[in-house]
Amino acid sequence: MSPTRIPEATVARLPVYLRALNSLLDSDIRSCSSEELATAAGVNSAKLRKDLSHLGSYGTRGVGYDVEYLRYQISREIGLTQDWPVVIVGIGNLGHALANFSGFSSRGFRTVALLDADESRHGEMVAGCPIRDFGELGQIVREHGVAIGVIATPASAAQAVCDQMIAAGIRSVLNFAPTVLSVPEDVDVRMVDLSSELQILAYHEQRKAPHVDGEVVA
Amino acid sequence: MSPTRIPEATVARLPVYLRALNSLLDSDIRSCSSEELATAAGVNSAKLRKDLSHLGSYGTRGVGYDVEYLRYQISREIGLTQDWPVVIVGIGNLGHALANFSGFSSRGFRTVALLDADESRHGEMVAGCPIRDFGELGQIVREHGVAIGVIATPASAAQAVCDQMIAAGIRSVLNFAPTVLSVPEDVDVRMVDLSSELQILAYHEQRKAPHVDGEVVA
DNA sequence: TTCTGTGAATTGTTTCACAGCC
DNA sequence: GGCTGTGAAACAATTCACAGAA
Repeated sequence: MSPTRIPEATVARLPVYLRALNSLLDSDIRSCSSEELATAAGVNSAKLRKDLSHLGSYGTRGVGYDVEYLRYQISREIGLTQDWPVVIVGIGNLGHALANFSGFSSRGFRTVALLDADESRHGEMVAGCPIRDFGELGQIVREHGVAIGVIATPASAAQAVCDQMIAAGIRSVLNFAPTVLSVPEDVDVRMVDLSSELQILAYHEQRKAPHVDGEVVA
Repeated sequence: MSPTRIPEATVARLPVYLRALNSLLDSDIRSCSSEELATAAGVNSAKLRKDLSHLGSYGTRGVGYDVEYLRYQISREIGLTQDWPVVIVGIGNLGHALANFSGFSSRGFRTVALLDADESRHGEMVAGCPIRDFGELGQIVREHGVAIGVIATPASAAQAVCDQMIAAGIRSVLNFAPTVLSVPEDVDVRMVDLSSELQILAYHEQRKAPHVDGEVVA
């Protein structure tokens, strides 16, 4: 049923299901079981069914799910059936990669501006969008109704950029800078920490095979 | 105490604590309470103390933690006191950004090779490392004892790259391509999904403020 | 007294197993 | 018969609240 609040763990997996459904559609598969979709999404089928049950009852017992229909329902639930204008601040290699990344300019998202403090790069075109001055942030946010800001600056600039975003009215921030941002309660920050992920892998790798130079793991 | 297995949620936060400790050291702060460190890391102090209690008893009651000492203990626990040679495959904008990213070439990690299938880019220097042919993967892995591979290719190439990595002996993979990888049980894959993060933000943003064009949220 | 370390209580998530519908 | 949707059970993570060390 829709009225209930969807668990956070489920919300985090909805984008994965959406991608799996898209790839099934690419293969002209119009219908699938929870088992098939779960495999495509890399989870087990019980979890998938429980997750979907939080959105509503969109499958058919004994049959499975209609791929197109389920995709629409999940899209709607996430909010991708509406338009989300996004600004990216910090157009180094990472900002460049993000601007070109398909997930950032499709399916509900639209990059409306690329901002950088470095004057020498202003006017340069990246992914069909000119780099503009960071000072234009407020005006751009008002003009396009931007609700989501992406920070791809060095860590040293991130808090100041974030403060400006909030002053401009942005309340959802995706932070790629390796630093904790402090924000008011009503602002939502998600942090993508590239080096944390490497470190987590290293931790597990270390447990798997006791390494030559390290202590012996019990 | 160390012998017990550390909870996954705790492992995922250790890198955050490590960064917080580094930034305290940068400010010449040599000692801190759980409250201060928790604030710097963006968590609450009860969680921080519980997390640290899984590693051992490295604080002093009534006083707090020695920043340098705790940093060393966490580093050791994660495995950053040993050397982790890394290969990055796919040197587009994202691979470029990763190669230049400080977290990828410091604190235990060392990028030993950048590989790309595009011949025209071979020999090009990125972050002080030449781009080499993907076919050299096996040899490089053997030569340097690479245990961690990073995939920054388009989704269409990711599974093939992953298969080659596994054939070469890599058992920990960090995947930036937006696709699920299928791997044997003993291989550890972590997926960093840039567009999922945006979608999760959109979901919450949608709940915050019922938008003009969408359905009314109850 | 101050602040850590930790059992106990709470809250959240995953898995199980099967009732109910196609 | 086959497969979804879901209570109930098992497991994991977080928060509480305080005993105990410095």
